[in-house]
Formats: sequence, structure tokens, C-alpha cells
Amino acid sequence: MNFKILKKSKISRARLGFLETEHGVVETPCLVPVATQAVVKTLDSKEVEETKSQILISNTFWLHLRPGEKVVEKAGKLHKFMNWKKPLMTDSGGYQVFSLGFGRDFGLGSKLALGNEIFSRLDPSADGAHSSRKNLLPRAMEIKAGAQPQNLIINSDGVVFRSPINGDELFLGPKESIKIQEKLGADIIFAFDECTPPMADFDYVKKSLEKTHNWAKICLKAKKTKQALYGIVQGSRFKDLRVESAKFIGGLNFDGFGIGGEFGNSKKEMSQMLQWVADELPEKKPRHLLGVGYLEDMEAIIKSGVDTFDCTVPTHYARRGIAFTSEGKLNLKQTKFLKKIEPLDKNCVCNVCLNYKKDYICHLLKAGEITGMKLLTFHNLWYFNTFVEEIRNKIKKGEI
RNA sequence: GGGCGUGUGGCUGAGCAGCAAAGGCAACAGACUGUAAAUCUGUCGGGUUCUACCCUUCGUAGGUGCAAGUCCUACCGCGCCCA
Repeated sequence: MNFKILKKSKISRARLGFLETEHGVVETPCLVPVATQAVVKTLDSKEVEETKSQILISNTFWLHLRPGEKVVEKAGKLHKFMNWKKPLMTDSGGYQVFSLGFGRDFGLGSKLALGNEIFSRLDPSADGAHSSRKNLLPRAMEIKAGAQPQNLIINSDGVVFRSPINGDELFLGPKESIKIQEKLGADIIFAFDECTPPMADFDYVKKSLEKTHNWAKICLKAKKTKQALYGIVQGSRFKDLRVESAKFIGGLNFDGFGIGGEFGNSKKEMSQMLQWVADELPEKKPRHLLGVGYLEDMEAIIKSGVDTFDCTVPTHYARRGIAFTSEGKLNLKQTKFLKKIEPLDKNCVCNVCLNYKKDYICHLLKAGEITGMKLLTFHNLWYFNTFVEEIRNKIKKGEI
């Protein structure tokens, strides 16, 4: 892999670049749509390409469980297996340490949202529910050093998971993750890390960081292929730890860097934290922000020096009936859309907007027809990709 | 004409003496950021001083009873069977 920076903004940390891989070039900054199980749910690879997507990210943990990396390897690795000709990333499984661990214990599922929002959602009185569980307040939920999630064991070597599919015990550590990712064969792979939960306190995160840093070294050593390997910076919302992590990970011989975990209580804090990290990372190597990418966040994260970022929002929300448009988010399941004979977004020129109207999409969604989700997935990806494309243009013109 | 059965909130469908009435659907609202999924949560007869109180509801009209969607009588509607 080769990363070139074509232009550095004079008014922010934004950079315009391209990421060259065996499977083609990615113009950055760039959104990386999520294809956890080697598929962008509801779309086939050709359709994904038509949404202007340049690169996808799949998941080590889930592909290891099903169908297993051997199957993928035999098929000719991920690209051939899923018939995707452009670049690919695989995430290491570090996120599942959170989502299947403390995330699950705290009923967060995969929600690694901004801290305050989580806390207010966790307080049952906040959403009008009966208050018998009112004693479950944020402070009681702080995760202290030494704490373990209910369903997995995190130790210095790695993590003992339980398969959500069949309950099998399975161990994933840095070596295991790299081995699997080598067999999957993505262009860019990630070091195995612990994604710390938002309610983890300073001491917990500090201890976790020791593991993540140690694992990073093991991953570098373990990798035998010429796949690009990104190290992951953690440190949660704590400046000292973020800086420490960025210095440590940034000092290792990685091809690029992921930035993961939690990013504070507000959008402003997120930008702030990204800047702590960006300032410590080697300038010439690419940075990937893991899991963040609401439309309203994009400009800020790009201005903080992020080159690529993945996010489930466009695809996940699509399956919940939400379309992103220049008029904001629309919930196409609302009955009122049965009366709207107009495209999702009158300014959009994607295939869906050129050929379908809101009334039909609303009908499909209400009828539980998968094509409704598919049409929204296509549109949302196109919309997000176009949105980032415009940001690239702004960088070109020196506006950002 | 006779016999049996049945009528519950927008729909469906529990309840068979102490309920504004389970469940489901629909409707309405909200959430979702390295995907535990095509998910979850809340509201859902009306009104107020809304973690509480008041009013009106279970085909219609009477009756028994402290209390009736729940028991009794009549009527009306629907269903099946017999003439």
C-alpha cells in the first residue's frame, strides 16, 4: 500500500490524498461502508460500486465464526469470495470486545455513542419508563480497573468470547486476529485492540491501553503478508491517555493508524480529541477513524486530519427506514409518505432518486419488502459518498 | 318456526363477578456512529392540578348483587344445524 498526500489544507488539518492498493486507488478523505459479513447488507457488490463506494470494511470476528476464514481463503480470499474488485479492509475484532462485552452488559448493544447521550439513555426515567429501576444511575455504572464483562474474559493475551451464534467458546488475541485477517486477505488490516466502553474510568482505560499497546507490537511481529497493517490508538476521553497512545502506536512501524473508542460528550470534544491524536501521529501515514460518520460529523473529523472513516449509519439506518436527504433525515415508514409522488431527494441523481418515488418506497417498507431497505441503502450510500466527495472538492478549492 | 352458539377498544382477540379491560396487528413518536441483524423503546377511550385523580366504555334495554364485559330476562344483529 502506498499513501500519497496531494494537498494539505492551510486552514485546517484536512488533507487530500490517495491510498494506492493492489485493488486500486482510494481518493481520500473517504467513507468506508461497512460490510461486516462480507456484504453490504441488501446490496450486491456491483450495486455497492454504483453507489460511488471506493473501499469496504469487513469483520474478522464475524467472518471467523461464519463461514470461517478457511472457506474465504479457499474461495480466493475476500475479494473473490464477495466479488468486490476494489480495496478492502478488515476490522480486527477489537470492537466486538466492546459490543459483545460491556456494551451488551449495559444494554448498549453496539452503541458507542457520545458519553452523555448514553448516560441519559441508560437512565430509565429519562425516556418515561416506570422508575423501578431508577437506582441504575450513571455513577453506579462506572467501569473500574479490573472489572470484567459478563460474557467474555479479557486478559493480557487476548479475549475469550462466546459465539453469539452457537455459544462456542473462542479465543481471539493479536496473533489469532492477524492470522485470520491474513487468510481473509483484505488490503488493509487492523491490529487487535480493546475498544473501551464509554463508562470506563481512567484507571480502566490506562490498564486497557497497556494491553492494546502490547497487542499492537505482537500484531506487527505476527504479520507475514504484505497487507497494510494499521495500529489502533485508544485512550477514550482522557487527553493524557490519548496522547500517550498516539505517541506509542504512532511510533511503531505501522502502515497507517486507526483511531478508536469513545470520543467524549459532544461533537466539539470529539474534534478536540482527534486533534490531540492527529498531532502525535506521523503525518505521512493515513489515519482511519473507526466507526464515526454522521453527516454532521464529517467535516469536523476531516478537518481534524482524518483520511478515512467507516460508519454503519447509512446502511443501518436504511434498514430502519431512514433516508438521508438535503432536507434532513426522513423516516420513510411514516404513512404520510404514501402520498408523496416525488424522489427521496429532488437534488439527488442516484439511481433510486431517478427511478423511484417516496410513495413506492414507503409502501415497500410498510409491507416488509426487502427491496424497500435495498433502495434506501443504495440512496444513503450514494448520498454519503457524494457528501464526502463535496468535502474533497472543498479541500481542493481551499475552502476547508 | 325450533335448537345451539355468538356479539369486547381502529381491526383481531383474551377476560366469564372486583380493569380502562392481556396478547397481536395497525397507528403515532423516539433511539440507533469499527453492524447482536429485517432491531429496540414509549404512547395508543376521553379529560385534568398527569408516577395521581375524574369521566365514559365490552350489541340494546331492564334486573340480581356492595360490585357486572362477566349472572338473569327480553329484544336486536350475526353464525351453524333441524323443520
